[in-house]
Order: sequence, then structure tokens, then C-alpha cells
Amino acid sequence: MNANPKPTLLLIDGHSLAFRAFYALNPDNFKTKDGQHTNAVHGFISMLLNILQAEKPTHLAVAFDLSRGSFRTQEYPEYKGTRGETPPEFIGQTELLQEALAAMNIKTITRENFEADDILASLADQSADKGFSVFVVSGDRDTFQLISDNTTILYPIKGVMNLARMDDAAVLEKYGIHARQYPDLAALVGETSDNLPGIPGVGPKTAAKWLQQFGDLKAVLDAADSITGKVGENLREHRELAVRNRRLNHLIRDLEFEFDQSALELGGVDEDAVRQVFAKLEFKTLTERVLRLRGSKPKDNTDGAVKAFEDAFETSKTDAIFEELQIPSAEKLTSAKLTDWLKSVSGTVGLSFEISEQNITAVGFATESVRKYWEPNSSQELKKIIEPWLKDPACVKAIHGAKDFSKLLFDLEIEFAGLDYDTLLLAYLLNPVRKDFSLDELALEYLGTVVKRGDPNQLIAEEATDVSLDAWLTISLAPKLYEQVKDQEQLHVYAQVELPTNLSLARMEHFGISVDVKKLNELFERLTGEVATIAKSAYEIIGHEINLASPKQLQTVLFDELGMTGTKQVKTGFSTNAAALTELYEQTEHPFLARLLEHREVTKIRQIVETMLKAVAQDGRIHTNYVQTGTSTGRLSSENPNLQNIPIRSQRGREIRDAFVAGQGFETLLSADYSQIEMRIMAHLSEDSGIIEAFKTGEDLHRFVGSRLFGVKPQDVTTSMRGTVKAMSYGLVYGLSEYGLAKQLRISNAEAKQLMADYFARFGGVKRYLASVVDEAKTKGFTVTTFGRRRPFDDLNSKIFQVRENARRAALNAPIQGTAADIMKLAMNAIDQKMQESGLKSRMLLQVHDELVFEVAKGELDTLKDLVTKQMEQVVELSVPLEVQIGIGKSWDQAAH
DNA sequence: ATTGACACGTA
DNA sequence: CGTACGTGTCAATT
Repeated sequence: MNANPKPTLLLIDGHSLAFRAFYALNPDNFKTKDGQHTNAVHGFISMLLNILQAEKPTHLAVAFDLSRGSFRTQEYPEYKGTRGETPPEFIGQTELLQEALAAMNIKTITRENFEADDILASLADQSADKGFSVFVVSGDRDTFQLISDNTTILYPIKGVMNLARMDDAAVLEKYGIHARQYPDLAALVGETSDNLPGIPGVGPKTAAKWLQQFGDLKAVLDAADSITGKVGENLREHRELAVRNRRLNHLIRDLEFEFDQSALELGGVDEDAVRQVFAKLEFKTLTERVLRLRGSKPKDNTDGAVKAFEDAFETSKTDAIFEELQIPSAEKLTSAKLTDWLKSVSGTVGLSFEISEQNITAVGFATESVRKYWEPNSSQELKKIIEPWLKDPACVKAIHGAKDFSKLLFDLEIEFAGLDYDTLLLAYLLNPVRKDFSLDELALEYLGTVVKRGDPNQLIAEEATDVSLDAWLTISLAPKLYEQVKDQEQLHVYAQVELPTNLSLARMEHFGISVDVKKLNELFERLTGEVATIAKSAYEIIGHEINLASPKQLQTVLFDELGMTGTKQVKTGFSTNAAALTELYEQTEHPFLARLLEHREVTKIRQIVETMLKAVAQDGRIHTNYVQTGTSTGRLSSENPNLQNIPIRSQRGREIRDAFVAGQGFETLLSADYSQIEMRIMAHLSEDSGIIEAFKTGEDLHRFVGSRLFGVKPQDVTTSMRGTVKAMSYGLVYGLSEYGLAKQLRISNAEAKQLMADYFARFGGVKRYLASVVDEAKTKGFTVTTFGRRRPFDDLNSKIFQVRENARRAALNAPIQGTAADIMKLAMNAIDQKMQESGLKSRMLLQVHDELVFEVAKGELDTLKDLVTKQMEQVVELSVPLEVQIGIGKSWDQAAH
């Protein structure tokens, strides 16, 4: 019901809202077959529907600027002169928007020589006088002058598709002045986006203070002589600016119109016209949302559009959060009803779940038009009711982040099949650089929907309904994301690489790796003792105690007290990192530096030991979380704890690895790693005959390359020469520059340049390949791995050298690192599958980019070794062989080779 | 409590 | 001025 009997008029600044929508939604995701972008139109209409829902206006009009300018530009040609060119993707969208609005029977208004805000101002004033409640949607703060008891501004909040309700109280709170004073404040401060400079040195704070004191702009100017200081001087000198600004930001309120308010009454939409226009725009979800307005028959009903609107949306008091989304309302199912529904449902079902302490407390189900949720009473009931459906591969499911779900099902020993759509992985393939993969964020970008959630501290029922909301978002996103992945030719990498990896990882995380806690505790104690001894000795050298972990305090000691000259600059002064400390030590041989370096090493390792100890679960094992969407290249990342950065280089560090052991009932650990996989991929991708030959002969790569580079026999390549070559070969994979090479090898720039020139002369394929990668990325805007995985790059043409170079190096590395990641994932999937098929008891536990760690069951060592080696080596065929090294031992350290 | 800078462990 | 990560600490922030 409409609580407010007053008629309500909604007025929208069309350009302003369209622009906000444009910047809120990625144009790439809203494009018709012909290449016309539609993100602004989509966002505008989506937002309009949200506002209609929230404010329930009875009348509506949208005003647009005419591009020819207005009386303001005639008076002051520079007005709005700082506005840049219209983004190319925006072009044409205003016209499309007006067509769409016309189809929806929404009045659009323009006026020669005036801006949209003047039209809004006039309509707002005149309607308020006639007893309307008025809402004005505008991103121009000048409209704050319209605020009254009857008029409220809905102001878009920066960045988000959301509106702030600005009434007099809101303006007072934000700016410290009343709404009617706002144009005076703006006149004093100026408006950069309109190219209107204000009084120098006067910001919102000062202007508000004056207005509070004197009342209005005229009074402030009259009192200018009494204002002291530099700002007072500026005010007197530049008062004309404020007068001009005030004249320009004054909105015209008395434009006359040839229609009256009744012409703005919201009626039903023209269904045929909507279908036609929206089909042209290729909007699907939105069409349905808009068409629900079609039942409106305001003429037949005194309550007008509001009633019809509410009917159309089938709103209910209990389900208020979902009004905003116009999605089907949720139904809570009993176990019996769920069983029936699962038997009857056809097509893909969106699935989501709510967990509490390792238990599934609620499950959400959704199709495009239906939302259901169910709260199982126990794990037994969960298994009994939904396992038949869950394990049926013909029942296709869509889940956002299926790994967690799979893992829980492993615990509950529930079978699961038929997962075709994981929206998390699909979204990752579409944009691996994205930081936020939440359903809400994806809904905003791909569906143009702002998801509003109820207060989580509310009733229990509300939490449960959220479960099916996620399911609905998942099923709504799935086809859209899938189509885009398909269009980008990433279906292969989705179906063969990412989706199966999901399951391999679920298993690995579920198993975890056994840890010798006693050993770790002893190590921790020992390291703690060492730290204390080292610290004590360090304090004695400098004569006082400091916090050795504080770079700031170290800077004071080293560069002030001890008078050393720093080598590397960082934002806060000279760097105190290990490289800088080592260099200082070489210069000064100061014993404090030696203590400090040792302290760093020991505390770091102790810290890792501590982290590991805290991470050991009840079962005596560490279960890391692999993040499948964690990197821009396609690699995994590991967290809570990170098991991909356990020390190996230092002796102390390796003791940590010695505490990762085979668990009870298992014989040993087995480690398998790819030997030089990135260089092999470089050989394959570059088709460089020299590098390929090196791998085919089985000769040590760096020795072989060194022999070619320095023109000596392989056996005459010295350790130093081999080191140089190794640094260069690996450096190339990372986009190393001459300067970087010189620095690393501590040679001159000229020598480094010569070395690289020689390298490229001998291995021309490498040079050609690297250049082609960057070229292609520049043209296409992305790099691609052998298996089709993409990574977008848009900084390769940046005008800023640093930004451009960073992008260039990342682009060089992406296909190589990414292809290696693809290969490893494929191998893991093959191994996982073979192990399942052959019923082995051994288990795959860890992945560290090019290494896999297994726990070997009794009697399975030889079988597993063969299986792993074969699958890893033969998972793909490159122009060079893939070589796998196997190590076996009771601990991870001993299994190393 | 959250954030940025720094440092440092791995491939 | 060599890629890709996660985690800890300090110090300055709301």
C-alpha cells in the first residue's frame, strides 16, 4: 500500500544518471552484436527501476541537455569547458536511452538554451506548489538549492550505483549549512568540473563558516572588509568570481511548459515497443523487469500506477529486501517438498549453501524464475534427501565457488556430480585481474543489478533467504558468463583445466598434510633462544636496545647514530632490506650489520614456524586453502597458511620442511617436480632451434647455452659463466632489462648490453618470440597461453614510462608462467583422476607451482611413482620433452632432491 | 580496528 | 629498471 497519499513526482537529469551508469558498468560487458555499447542504457534503466521501487512515484519525467549549450555558455564561454571528450563507448547511448524511455511511455523533456537542471528546477517548484512530493535525481550539487519540505534530491554517490537522499538535514550535516545556502557556498568555493574557479584558498569549511556567520553570499561580500588574513584579502580581490559563479549556478525556476503534471503520470509500458527496443539493445533480464510494469492502468484506478506497480511486483512485507531486485521470492521447503521439487525441476539449478562450523545449515536452490531454500536438520538428513539428486550427473548444477561445497561433501561422504557451471571460475577466466569475485560485484557488472542485502543481524528467516538469493544470482550469471567464456575461446581451459582442478584441490585441502608438532615446537624454542642471543649481542654493539623489527628505528641507528650512507632509497628514507644491509656490510664490516642480518633470518623462520603451529588442525594436519582465482597468470595461490613459501634455501629453513611428514598409516612422502618448466615453455613457444636442441640433447641447459654464448666447449663452461647464463635465461622470462642484468651480475651497462646482444644473436627465436608477445598483446589487449587462458593488458600504450614498462614485462611473462600453470593443473587433474580410477590409497597433498607432494600408502610407492611421472611428463606434448624429478623421504625435506 | 609501507619467504 | 604470490610487523590512521 502507498503510505503517502500525496502524488509523487520523480524528476531525473538524464545525462547525469546515464553518465553515472556508464562509469559504474564495464562497457565491454554490455555490447550488441553490432558493437554498440549499451552499459549506460542498461544501468540507467536498472537504476530507474530501483528508484521506482523505492520511492513509488506516481509521476515521472526525464530531462536532457541539448548539446548546443545554454544561456550560461553564452554568458561565460568557458563554462563546463574542462569537460573532456565524450568517451567513444558512450556515443549513441543517449539516443538509445530516449528510445527506450519512449517505449516505456516515460516523458522526456529538453529545452533550447537551457540545461536539464533548469527544467528540473522549474518542474520541481511548480509541482511542489501544486501539492506534489518531488524527488530530483541529479549528480549536480547545484540542485541542492531546490531542496524544500516537498523536494528531496537523490544524489548519486561516487563510484557506486547508489543514491543518497539529500534533504535539508542531510546538507546541513555534510556541509554545515542549509540547503538554500548551498549555491552561495558553491559560488565561494568554485566548481572545478564546471570550470568555475572560486575564491583562492577558500574551501567548503571556510565558506560554510562565513555563511553560518553572515547568512548569505551578499552578506559575506558586504562583510568582506571585516575578514582578516590572506583569505579575507583574496575574498576582496576576487569577489567578482563569487558573484559570477552565483549567477551561473542559479537555476531557472519559471520555465513554462505546454503540458501539466497529468502528462507525466506513470502509465503502463507499451509492451510491443519495449520488446522491440530492448531486443535491439539485446537486454534480456531487463526486458522482463520492465514488462512487469505493463499491467498498469492508472486511468481505472485512483491509486494509479502505485497499486498496479505493487501488484505487478507481487511485493510482500516479509520479503522486503528482494523488492529491490525484482527476483522471484523465496519459498522455504520441507524435506518432502524438496524431494518432489528436485524430481520435477528441469534445466540447470543454481545451488548455494550456508555453513556454520563445518556443517551445512541451509541450502539454496534456484532456477531463473524460482527460488527455494531448505534447512536440513542433520547431516544424515542432508545426505538422504539430496544425495540422489546431487550425484546424478544428468541434473546439472551451477555453483559459485564449488570447491568449498565439494570439500564439505567429502567430509559428509556425499557423492556429487553434474557440476557444469562454477560462476567463480568463469568470472576468473573472463577477468583474472579482478580483485572482488563476490556474487554482488559480478551481478553489478554482468547483470547491471545492485544487490541489496538485508541486515545480517536480523531475523533467522532472513539469513536463510539469503542462501537462495545467492543461488539465484548464480543461475542468473551462469549462462551469461559461460557465453562470454565461449566467445573468448576459453571453453577448453574452463572445462579441461579450471573445472576439474576445482575437484583436485577440494580433495587436497580436505586431506591436508601431516605435521610433526613436537619437532616444530622444539624448533620454535630453539629459534627463540637464538633470537634472544643475537639480539643481546646486537644491542651490546650499539650500546642500547631497539626494536630490531622496526625499519624506522633501524634507519635512525644505521644512518644517524652510526653515520652510514644508505645505498637504496625508499619512501621513508634509506632501505634496510637484506640486499642493502649486505652492501653496507661489505663497505663497513660493521658487526652490528652481521648480527642484524642473522636476526632477520632467524626471526623470519621463527615466525613461519609459529604460523604453522597455529595452523595445525585437530587431526594433526595442516589444511591450506588454495585460491584458484588468486593470480593474474593462472597459477594457484595458497593461504591460511601459505604452504607455497615454506623456506628451503637456508639450513634453518629446511628444518621446517623436515616437520612436514607422511601421516599415520602412510609410508613416505613423494615429491615430483617439473625440471625447468618455464624455460622449456620458452623453448616451445619461441621455437628457437638452439634452446630446443639444448633440451633434446639432455645437456645441462645453462652449460649448453653458455657454450654457445661464449664459444667454448660445454665442458669448458665455468661456474661463473654458467651463473651468468642462468641469470640471463631466467631474467628473460621476466622481461629483464640491460640495466637490471648489469645490476644483478655487477657488471657495467655496456657489458650487460653486449651480453644480451650476444644472447639474442645466438638465440634469435627467443628475441622474435618476446617481441611478438608484446606486439600481440598491444593489438589484442590481452595475452593468451597455449591453452587459451587470457590475461588483459591495457597499460602497454601508457604514456607513463614506468607504467608501460611494468605492463610490458608482465605481458612477456604471462603466457609463459600461465602455460606452466595450465600444464601443472592438467597434470594434477590427470593424476587425481587416475588415482581415483585405480583405487590407490595414496593421496596428492600439495602443489607448489612446479612441484607436487604426495603421501604414499603402503606398497604403492612404485605404482604411484610411475603414475605421477608418466602423467606429468605426458600430459601435453611440447617441442621439447617435459622432465620430472622424483624424490622420496619421510619428510618433505628428505623427499627433496 | 584498518591501512600502507616494508620486509621476506617461495616458484 | 625481473614475474607471480601471502603473511608478518610497525606505524600511522578511522
